[in-house]
Amino acid sequence: MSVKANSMTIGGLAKAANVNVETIRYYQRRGLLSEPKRPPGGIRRYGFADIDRLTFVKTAQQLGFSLDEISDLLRLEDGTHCEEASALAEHKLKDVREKIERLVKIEEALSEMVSQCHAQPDSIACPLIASLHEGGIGTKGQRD
Amino acid sequence: MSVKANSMTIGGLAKAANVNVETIRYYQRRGLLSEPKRPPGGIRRYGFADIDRLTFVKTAQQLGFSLDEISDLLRLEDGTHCEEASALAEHKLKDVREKIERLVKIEEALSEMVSQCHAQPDSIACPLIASLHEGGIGTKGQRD
DNA sequence: CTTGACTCCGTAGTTGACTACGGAAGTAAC
DNA sequence: GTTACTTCCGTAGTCAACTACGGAGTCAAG
Ligand SMILES: [Zn+2]
Ligand SMILES: [Zn+2]
Ligand SMILES: [Zn+2]
Ligand SMILES: [Zn+2]
Repeated sequence: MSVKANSMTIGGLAKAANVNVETIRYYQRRGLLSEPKRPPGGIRRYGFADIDRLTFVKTAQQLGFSLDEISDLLRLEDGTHCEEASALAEHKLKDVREKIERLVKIEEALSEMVSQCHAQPDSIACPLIASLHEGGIGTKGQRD
Repeated sequence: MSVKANSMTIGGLAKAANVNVETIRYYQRRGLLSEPKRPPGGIRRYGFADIDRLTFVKTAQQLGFSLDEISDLLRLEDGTHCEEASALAEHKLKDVREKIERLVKIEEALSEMVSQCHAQPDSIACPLIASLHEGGIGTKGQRD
């Protein structure tokens, strides 16, 4: 630890981690980030560990974890819960793969629609619009 | 049109279209579905056109259109605005393709993480957790 | 003609992840 | 030492797409 560790104000941390100040405070309220003690009549200071924590949260979020799930991951952070962590990640992976499948179906439907539309620019009814009345996109009740 | 056209109550329509009654009323408020006239001191009745409309909305929704965008599509429904409709759909298609790309990156990262985790079940620190501290999932500021 | 389910209607609550506001106190630049 | 930004803190607002609630009126079965 260098002499200048924990030297950032909340604003500096926000810039360093590329998030909004309010987001940091929100995470603190949610328990995703701890609040450093405030020196008597002073201001809180933050350090690299806080950037790292914010990176963790944001990365996991980009991987599709909700803040609640990220709380779970953080509780597993001690490294002794490899199995639970990997179970969580595997479940997420399954979700992501399902999402991709659904989106690929949508992509096919949309590109089909667009090309049909362009194929008959002189028809009275737009086949793109028409196809929305049929409702055959993948599974009907998609629950997770 | 058969004799029994427009014979459903809102509850029947809800069942027929597989949506919640409140959702129907919500769509009516949003202008996505019209409210049939109410016979003096009576109850509204719905017909096949309403199921079709609900199907349209739900299908478009599954294709990733927001309710606002669906309003747009509905205004183009007369069939004379093929170009606008297809522009909308093409934009959506672009969005969907971007979403897929992002998810595929996530999928790769997650499956890499999971397999690393399983590869070293006896290590002290879980590599899955560790990799969340690095933050290298695709593009940082992902805007649409 | 009385139940019990359903409809109508406006309004209010939910969820998730923020984002904004307002006023007081701390801090930095000049 | 004045000015102008920040921080702090609690509370409240935002967004999308519902979902729920409460009380009054309506309809169908028995
Ligand atoms: Zn454990
Ligand atoms: Zn067309
Ligand atoms: Zn036009
Ligand atoms: Zn592991």
